[in-house]
Amino acid sequence: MADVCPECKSKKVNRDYERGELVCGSCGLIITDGIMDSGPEWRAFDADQMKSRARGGAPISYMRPNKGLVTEIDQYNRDIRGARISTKKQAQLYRMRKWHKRASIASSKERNLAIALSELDRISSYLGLPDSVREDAALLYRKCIEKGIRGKMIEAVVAAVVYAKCRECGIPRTLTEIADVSGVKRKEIGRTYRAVTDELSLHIPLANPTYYIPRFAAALKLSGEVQERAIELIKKASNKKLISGRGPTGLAAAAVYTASLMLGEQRTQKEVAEGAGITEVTIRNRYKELKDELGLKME
DNA sequence: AAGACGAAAGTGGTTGA
DNA sequence: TCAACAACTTTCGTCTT
Repeated sequence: MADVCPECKSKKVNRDYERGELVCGSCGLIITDGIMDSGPEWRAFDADQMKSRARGGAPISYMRPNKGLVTEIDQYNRDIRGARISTKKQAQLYRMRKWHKRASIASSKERNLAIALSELDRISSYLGLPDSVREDAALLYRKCIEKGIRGKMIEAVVAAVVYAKCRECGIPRTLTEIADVSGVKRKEIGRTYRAVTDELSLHIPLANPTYYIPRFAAALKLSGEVQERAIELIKKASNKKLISGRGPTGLAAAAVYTASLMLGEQRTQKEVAEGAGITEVTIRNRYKELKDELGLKME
């Protein structure tokens, strides 16, 4: 991808995946080249066509594997009246059991995967994730299955692998956002994420606060200069060891807030907090730290 | 009246014994 | 496994613009 702003030739182009936009970090121009449209690739000209072409399908909960209805061949070699059955028949039953089991295991795995992949599709299109991430997440999901992540809902594992891949690829998505679109509790995703990373011994770097800045700034309709300034602030703060232990979103939000003040594009703490999905108080605390530690003076 | 600020108490998660 | 702990949130009162 040619990440050069056509307007000012700056190479500081930030990607905003949620909106599918490239935003120039220097002049704030929104570059529309190479945008991904997450909408359907077909068109519908009337309601009938819409109906026949839409492939969204029913909510995932209707697609549970077998809905608990299963066929089993029991282990007792008795007929319906309780009488023993012949050795020949017993051998036949043994073979039937064996194959029946194999068949149902194979198909249950397939069903599981089918559900997981459709859920993955759903989540990633809600989050506007690029195909590459989606593919990677699918691969990771398969690995999880092979490793036998147990006792977790499919949806939770899917959400966890999506979160993991987002972090790995530097695409900022918070746990809360993923929880909102997946219908799995944030806590549960966190737990599952941990289980997954432990089990597969993945080492995923901490989210970098600067990744969030373009999104937060765009949500508040702030210029490219503010973004630039915010990123600068984060960099300075990281030199001062202000980063460790703090939530990356809080820092990013505080940096955006501070930058908006410095450049006279003021936003209220409440607005920034809402855009970033955290509270004003946290912004205040981070803002105070930034101000104190960096010795900033506002005009 | 709205926003900024800060204190205090509560919550969920991490860590170390 | 449990308690201590840090980060964050919620709530609320006060100050500033």
